[in-house]
Amino acid sequence: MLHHHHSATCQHHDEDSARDLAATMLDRARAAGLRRTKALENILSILVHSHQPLSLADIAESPDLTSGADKATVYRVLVKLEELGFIRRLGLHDRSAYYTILQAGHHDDYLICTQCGRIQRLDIACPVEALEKQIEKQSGFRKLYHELEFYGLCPKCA
Amino acid sequence: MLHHHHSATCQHHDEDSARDLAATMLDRARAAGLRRTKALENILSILVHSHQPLSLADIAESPDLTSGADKATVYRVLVKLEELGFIRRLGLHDRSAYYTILQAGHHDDYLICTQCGRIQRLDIACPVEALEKQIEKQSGFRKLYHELEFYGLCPKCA
DNA sequence: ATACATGCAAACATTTTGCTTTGGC
DNA sequence: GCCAAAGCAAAATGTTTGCATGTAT
Repeated sequence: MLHHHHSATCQHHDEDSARDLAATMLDRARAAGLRRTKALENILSILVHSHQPLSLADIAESPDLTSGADKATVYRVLVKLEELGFIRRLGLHDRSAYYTILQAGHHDDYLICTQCGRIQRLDIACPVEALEKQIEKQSGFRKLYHELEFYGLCPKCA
Repeated sequence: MLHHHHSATCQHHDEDSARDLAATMLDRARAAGLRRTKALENILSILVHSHQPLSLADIAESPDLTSGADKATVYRVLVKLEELGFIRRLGLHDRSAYYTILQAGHHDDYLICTQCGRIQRLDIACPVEALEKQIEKQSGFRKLYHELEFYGLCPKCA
């Protein structure tokens, strides 16, 4: 139920499909009017490959940001990607915002240590989907989505 | 299922029980070593009476903060109350942190407009409790709790 | 050639801390 | 009187914007 790292072979498949996804999103981004820049490529790749939400700083300081793009640039790219609905911004307890790639029909929930801030992706069947539909109907809100995080003391910190 | 404002009579009961709760918490705070100051009294009362999470600014600028306590003071009181487990800090999408009173056996989820930031409390049976126990067991994390928010465009903004 | 993207630096918003004074016990 | 709490102001943190320059199209 918790997320485990995959075997070598499986990681290989992951890597392939991640590369594909990054390429697809780059195409979609271009179709939406963005230019094909090194920063955009890097940022998409970083987000697609990450197994957890990343902050602006995480991305701006990632060794995979090979273009060495400035924080402001990363910020502006993230804003655009969010506007296009390619990524989602999460509000965790940290002062900074976190971002994840958005894939149709896919949704992740997280387990976060209140002490050290460690973020762990949960491999669970999210029990909220049905409820979400119901709330959408009854509230009059549109384009509903949800954010579910579990907080607690991780084994190391406890 | 969404939260509706109560009738006048019912509000009266709410008011009574809120007052009781605030008094109880003040006692507990004193027992925990805090001094009985006007700021502490005000802040507890404000939080207990609020039907939604409040930011530091919300509290510091509330007319019910009759002592006119400084922001730094409010901040330090909130930190203490959180340490004591009387309140919980929420990370919403806003840049600021939000606080809610914590009551044993009680838990609220929220519906938030991505456009105007309006926060609405949901009157739902949260479907996550069972899952939480399960995750606690399997992850080795302690003192687990969760935060569930629904985001979307509210009727006014849509 | 044009408009979008970038880098750098400055402006912002919010939280957090230091230090002196006030006030609860 | 003692130590926690408050006030004020400054530091810290993270986000956002302005503007001159570079670059994808």
